[in-house]
Amino acid sequence: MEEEQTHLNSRKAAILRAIVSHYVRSGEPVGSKTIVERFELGVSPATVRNEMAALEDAGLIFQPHTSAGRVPTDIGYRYFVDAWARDVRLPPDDARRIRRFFTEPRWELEEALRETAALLSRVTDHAALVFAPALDRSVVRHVEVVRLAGDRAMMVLVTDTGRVENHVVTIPGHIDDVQLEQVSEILNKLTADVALEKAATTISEGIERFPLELRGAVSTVVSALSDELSQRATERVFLEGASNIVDEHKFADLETVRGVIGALEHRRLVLEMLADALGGDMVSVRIGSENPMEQMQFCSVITAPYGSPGNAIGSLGVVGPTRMDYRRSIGAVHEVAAALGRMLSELGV
Amino acid sequence: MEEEQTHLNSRKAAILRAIVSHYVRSGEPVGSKTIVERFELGVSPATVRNEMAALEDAGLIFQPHTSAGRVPTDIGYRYFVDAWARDVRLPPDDARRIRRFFTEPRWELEEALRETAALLSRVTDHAALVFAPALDRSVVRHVEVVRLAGDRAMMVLVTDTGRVENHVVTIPGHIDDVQLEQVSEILNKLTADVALEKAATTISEGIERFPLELRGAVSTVVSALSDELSQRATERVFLEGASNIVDEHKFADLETVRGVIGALEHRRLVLEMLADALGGDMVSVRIGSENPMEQMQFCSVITAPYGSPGNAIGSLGVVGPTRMDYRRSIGAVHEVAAALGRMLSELGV
DNA sequence: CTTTAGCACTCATAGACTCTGAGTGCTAAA
DNA sequence: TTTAGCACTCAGAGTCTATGAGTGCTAAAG
Repeated sequence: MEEEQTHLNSRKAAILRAIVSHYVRSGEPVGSKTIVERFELGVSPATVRNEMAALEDAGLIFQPHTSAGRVPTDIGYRYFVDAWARDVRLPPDDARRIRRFFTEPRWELEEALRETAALLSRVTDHAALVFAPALDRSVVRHVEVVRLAGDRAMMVLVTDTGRVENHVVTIPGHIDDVQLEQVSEILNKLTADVALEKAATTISEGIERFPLELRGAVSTVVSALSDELSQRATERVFLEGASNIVDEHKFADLETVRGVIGALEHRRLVLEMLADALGGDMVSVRIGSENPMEQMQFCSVITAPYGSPGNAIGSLGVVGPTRMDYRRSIGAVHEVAAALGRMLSELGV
Repeated sequence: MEEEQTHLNSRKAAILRAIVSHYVRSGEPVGSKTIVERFELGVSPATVRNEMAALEDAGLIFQPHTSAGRVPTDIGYRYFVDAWARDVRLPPDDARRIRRFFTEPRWELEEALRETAALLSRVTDHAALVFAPALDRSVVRHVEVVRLAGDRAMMVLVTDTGRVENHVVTIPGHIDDVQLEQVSEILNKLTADVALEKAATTISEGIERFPLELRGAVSTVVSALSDELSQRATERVFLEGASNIVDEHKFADLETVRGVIGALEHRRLVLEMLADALGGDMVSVRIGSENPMEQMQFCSVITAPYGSPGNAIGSLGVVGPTRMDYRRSIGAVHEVAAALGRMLSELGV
């Protein structure tokens, strides 16, 4: 993951930094003259040009056409991020905004996460994603199987962290309500304070506690439960601010925009983007072609895990054009992840 | 609602129809020559021109510039829809696609609705919306109050239609688990087979059945329940295919696209679009400026209620550019609404 | 060896201009 | 009432030119 990056002498580095900074703001290729005028390097444009030629050879910048200035390549952005966008502090305004958001009390987890995504989107002006906590370590508080109609029944499970899972199961009609209540009762005794991820196996192992004629129904419930826990991941992604993708002209053509918006509609793809953030414990940045996905070649994805350090329970991030303010975006993602982690730990999640 | 529309003689009507049909397909202003060539009217271009001048005076079409053909105005589209896009049949392919979709069995309501939105979006190539059934007539099957941690508890309610409502409530810590179970038990007896919308009042009226020291907690649950039912409406909207809005060049400028995508992100606005469809029992079409919302001035919104006739339980629809294939979109919305209604009634919703 | 002034060169962009043709409205005849 | 004929309009495409931002290279200066 951590490759040794190209080494640049300090002047080349300063020039690269100037190019990235200025291009991100202006959106136009940066020429040698502009750099000398706007950034204090103490050298002439000619010197800058020589250095720029070297930077171009190194693949960090390129010229859209012969008589234009330089634009950073994905590799150039990568250098910028590695060298200057680690451990940055947010502008005080943004920091305050985030802090204020998290001082308001929030009880409903889903709502809180959705609003967190909205906040992140507003602060960064990018599309924002929040992947709900895995809650693997949460513990079963209650299980219930309720007859709906015909042979359909509803399995409901509540955890100590306030997560409610429900799934429709098919239970033969000859099992009556009294028996179902019996099932619920035994299920509750079996799984009381059992970790969510172990619930299914705990029930399977305790199957002999159920009357013979009910065991079929119980195993249906067990498989419904495992399904639920594995499949529902995609429903636990919150996306806000997708319209930011259409903003201005940060993306070259409409087809790209369409591709990105389309990709964001696919919960699985979005999940993939957020999934690997769970591994590390730092902010992760994927720039343009570093993204495995076809449609994301012109996007940068910034993600971070949240939860207690070294033990991520979820992740969040933003998606924007490669031409973005990395320092600000990284700072915001970092800050919101930390604040969300704190909030959840106070909530006991 | 049903205003008397401008009367047009049959030739004017035929010409308007030709203009709308051709413009929707080609995206380019339609001239008199094109009409004569492509549509069999039996008259010369000059005659068509005279008629077109009249149509323009009537406000049904307009010229983008002097030497261009004509383009329908919102009023022109309105005439077209009223005159020729009522009770249309879908192309057999689309109809088959929709039918096939609804033959697959689906147990999970939310998932089914989300997929219905996706289907509608694919068939029409527009953004599609589905507003989940109100389920007002569904009946309480089970209520449970489960202690989470500290003074927080979870209220869970299951209806016969498989809807699960849950809400975190604050219950003083001095009420122990046994007492909570007692509460659940009495709640269940009170609300068994009571209509969802009457559940809260039923509980309030039966408050004297609860031990004195628990009544505070019960009223907390009651207010949580009412909140839940009224507020959660916005979370019951499913949107799919928003990326279709970015398609091709059907919208004039990017700012418009951004506005529309942004509007679709606001659940409340989307809800408003779908809400008034609940009233009628027909497909409703709002063309361009007929939409009350600022951002929707260049969109058409086609909606329809679903459920048993005269008793809508939800609604669905599509959002696209005013330049859309109304017959096809209206047909698809109509067909999907009908099919979804059938499916839900089979499901007992 | 590094820096920089000078200069020729490139090429995207904008503006001016023309040409073309699609489409019109009007008039007068059928 | 219809339509042939015709003059007129004007957006868009094409061509051409001028402009200037920006370059790389060379050779002198530090």
